[in-house]
Amino acid sequence: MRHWLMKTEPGTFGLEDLAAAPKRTTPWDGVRNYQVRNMIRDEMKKGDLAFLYHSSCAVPGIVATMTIVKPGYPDPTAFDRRHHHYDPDSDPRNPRWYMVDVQLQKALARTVSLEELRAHANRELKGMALLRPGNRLSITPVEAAHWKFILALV
DNA sequence: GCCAACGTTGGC
DNA sequence: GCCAACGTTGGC
Repeated sequence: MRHWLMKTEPGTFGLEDLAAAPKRTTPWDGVRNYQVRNMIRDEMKKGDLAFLYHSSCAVPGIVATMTIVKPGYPDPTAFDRRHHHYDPDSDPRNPRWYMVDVQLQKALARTVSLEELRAHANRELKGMALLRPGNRLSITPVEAAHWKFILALV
């Protein structure tokens, strides 16, 4: 089983929205980056766990854990002409973009802020992809030891 | 295949 | 709103 970190802007879709969704589950659509697409399509498995991370907000950080409940499958929003994430070059017979379904597992008792994570960047969280300079990937892998350490902070 | 221009991300 | 860091695009 692997661990991941998935970014979202709470102003668009955040923890509150996921908590209110049917079965506390949502398709993670709209990924339009090839590196992230490859992780979704090839590496994320049912039963994997992921941190829910809020970005572009007052206190960016980890707010919850989620379970991957459905592994990679084609993202239908790429084929929807009226959709914000429509991609005219994605052929339904050979889909370019993929998504997974995630289910809220547990909201953390508090936000583990980016600032707090950074405070451990040179020790316990050394090498964490999220903390690498210039990282902009919306989904990154998390080492098991890092996962465990972060949960123990709360 | 190079690389400049452009778009996006996301912290601040 | 600024801007650094990247990814993508497209002319050549």
